Amino acid sequence: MGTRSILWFRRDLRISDHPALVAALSESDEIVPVFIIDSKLKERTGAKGLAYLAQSLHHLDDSLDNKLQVINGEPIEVLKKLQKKYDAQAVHISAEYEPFCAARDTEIESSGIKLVRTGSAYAIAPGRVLKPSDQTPYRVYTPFYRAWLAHGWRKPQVRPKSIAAVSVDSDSRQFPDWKVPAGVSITQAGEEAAMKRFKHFQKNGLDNYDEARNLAAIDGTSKMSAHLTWGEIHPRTLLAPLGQSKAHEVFRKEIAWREFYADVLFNNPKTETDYYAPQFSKMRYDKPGKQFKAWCEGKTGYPFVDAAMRQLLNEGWMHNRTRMVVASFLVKDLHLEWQLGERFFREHLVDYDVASNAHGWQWTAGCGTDASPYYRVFNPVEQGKRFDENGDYVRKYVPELAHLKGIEIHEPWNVLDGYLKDYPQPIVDHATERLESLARLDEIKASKPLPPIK
DNA sequence: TTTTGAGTTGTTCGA
DNA sequence: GTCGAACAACTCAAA
Repeated sequence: MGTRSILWFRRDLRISDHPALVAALSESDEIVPVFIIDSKLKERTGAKGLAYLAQSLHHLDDSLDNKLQVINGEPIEVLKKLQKKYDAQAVHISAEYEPFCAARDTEIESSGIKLVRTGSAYAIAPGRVLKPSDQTPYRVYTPFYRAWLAHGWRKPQVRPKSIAAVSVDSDSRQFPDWKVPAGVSITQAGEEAAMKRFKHFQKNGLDNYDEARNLAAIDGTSKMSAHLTWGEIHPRTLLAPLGQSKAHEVFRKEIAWREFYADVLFNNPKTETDYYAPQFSKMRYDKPGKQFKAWCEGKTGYPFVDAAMRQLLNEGWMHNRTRMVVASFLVKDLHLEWQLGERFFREHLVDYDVASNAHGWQWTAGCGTDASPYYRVFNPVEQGKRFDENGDYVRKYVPELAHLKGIEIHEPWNVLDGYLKDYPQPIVDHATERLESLARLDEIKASKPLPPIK
């Protein structure tokens, strides 16, 4: 019998450019590929995300000649049993850096299991890019980006020609039956779909990316997010073909945002739920009620906001531009805390990523890594007119307004037959709530002296 | 140490 | 309709 090592798949569900897989193969005659379904995974992933994962696992299994073991249980117990069963020593993994994942891995190690980390889900692992002056992490994106570029990353690794994996029994094939919820249509999962989509994007979208990425109604974004979330493709693979044009640079910067936020969360683990800028926890917020419910359901009466929320409910995905618009609406028009929206996104996104989600929300709320103007409040109507100028996006997701033509769809209150089909009136007045939001921000400004104690 | 320039994604108002 | 200014003050990064 030859030597064996375990390859524990987590969020690296691919074969190509997989350093931990290469390491496991080079160290042993056979590998034991396993995915573990633990209680935390189900807790932290919504129904659409789980359905996506279930599909991705089948695709990974296909690439492994149906030798992927899928086991329900807690990692420590499952890994110990596997080590014993196959007389395997090392457990190979791709390093993870999210607070919860890193803590779990540390706990596993302290139980006596040896984890061998090779590679990560990033071009440059979180924690590596530091300011040369004092070796502390960056807090501002642009300098981080410059240092990240200068640091550089290695080329994608070649795909192994063959993978020798141990044969499996039916006990080790506990594939979940998580189905896509009724009425929902999610994107195709798996490494092959990821590569196919990226090639399509390279051919049809990349060269216009800088402009097209903002237009909600067209297919102008890369749609790589869910594939990156589950590691079906590595960011190095996306970076490798990029040149120096404006459009390519903008795409490279989007990948760098993902890495920046992973770095920020790694260095500030509590910011998954806590305010990055602590003074914002002192701001006055409203309690979630009917208005929050309307936001969740896509019934705010603001067509661009509602279209976006329904896109999320229908597809488990939302266009990047509209993510900012709905986030701004929740925080600045409804005066709710960003964590409410963050949690809702987590429950519904198939591309949910702890760092990108939490810090994307914090950015919009104004409490994140951004020293930009406090007065940046998105106008849901103007954003719609600018980034969905024909109204196609709204028409697609809000059938109550589908009878309206062109740009007028963003202001049904200005159209004679705007409310033919039971579409709600705006639940708040944007101009009023914008001023209210600015007033509340004014109250927490550092320069403002505290009010006298009565 | 001090100084200087810069900071993803916007909106409104008035000329 | 278009354009530029105003919207604050602060922190960060780097020279």
